[in-house]
Amino acid sequence: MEVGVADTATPDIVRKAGVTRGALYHHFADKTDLFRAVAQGEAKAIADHIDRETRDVTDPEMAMVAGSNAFFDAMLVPGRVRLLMEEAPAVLGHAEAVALTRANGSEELRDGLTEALPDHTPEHIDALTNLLSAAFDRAALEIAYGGDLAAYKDAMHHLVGDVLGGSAKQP
Amino acid sequence: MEVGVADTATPDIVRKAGVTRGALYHHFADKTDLFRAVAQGEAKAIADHIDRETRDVTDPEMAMVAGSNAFFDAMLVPGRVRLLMEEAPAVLGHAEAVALTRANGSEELRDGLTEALPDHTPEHIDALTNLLSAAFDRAALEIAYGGDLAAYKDAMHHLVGDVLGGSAKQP
DNA sequence: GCAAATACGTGCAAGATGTATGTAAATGGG
DNA sequence: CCCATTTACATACATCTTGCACGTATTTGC
Repeated sequence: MEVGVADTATPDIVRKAGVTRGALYHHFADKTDLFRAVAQGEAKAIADHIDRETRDVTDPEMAMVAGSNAFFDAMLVPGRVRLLMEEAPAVLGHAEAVALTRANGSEELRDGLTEALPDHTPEHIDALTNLLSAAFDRAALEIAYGGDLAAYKDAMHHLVGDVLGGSAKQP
Repeated sequence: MEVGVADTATPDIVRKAGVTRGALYHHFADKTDLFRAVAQGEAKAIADHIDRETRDVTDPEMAMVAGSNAFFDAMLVPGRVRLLMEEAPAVLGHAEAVALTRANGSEELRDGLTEALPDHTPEHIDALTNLLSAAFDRAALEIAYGGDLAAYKDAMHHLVGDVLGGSAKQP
């Protein structure tokens, strides 16, 4: 989380953990497998946080705003953005990386789009969900690297608002 | 481009190039520096292709469609997406990676947004450009990993259309 | 024509990963 | 309660990789 997985050697890891490399390779197949476990833990922490913040919100639109805010909140943990958005795709591959973040509010997003755009095919909804999810990720990334949180939150709400309320032609 | 930078050792590289590792380390500071050169070459190839395809299109809206199509075309080169969108951020860092892709049509995108949303602040336009650019990137990524090209092109046009024609409130 | 910079090639040293091997502790069936 | 098996480590090693130091040939420029 501090220096990145490439610059973290297994001897450093086990030293901090107070065990030996033997223990590490007993519990994990290789260094990538250990990284996978860490990444899954971070992804779950984010998903749990979003769940907590949206559980008691009944109105769908309010829930999406709450979920969006919770997502940005969770992404403020130092190193989390780089770990999940930059390192995970490179280390674990695209498929695993998207599976990790699949839980992070994209369901709510898809539901909202399905409701707002009833005339579109599920494939189209899926693609849109993916693209908006990518925009969320980029916003978090930019914020993590010094971008203005409020500005990106605004732009993101602008984007989602346009798509949900926009007059898109049927496919 | 075929197996990724992490699984490509410098002895393999120089063997294919017909030189020794000494030559490599004479021309490049380290392996990352070599990767940087390759990534810059790929980014330039994409930018050039987009330029060629949009140079003769006068209508702004048509130019943006042409640019979008050219972008997706250029991203079909095997390995290019992974190199630029997955490995570059992890290897070169976020700042360098965005600088690399900054040229890839994001200027046209920003111009289009500025024209369509004259009441918004430049910061807001910049953020929106970034988010839409991220959506473009994700679309290319999904297409590269087996996603339906036409579906993602459609969704992307839907997204851009909504933002350009949407009724977003002023900030 | 010569000095300096450039363009390589060779050899080496440090470090990293993964695996093979050995040992102690926990578990579970009879 | 005892023994066998599995689990949970630790140690040592072999392989690979990177980057640097050093040596040499070629080109450049005054």
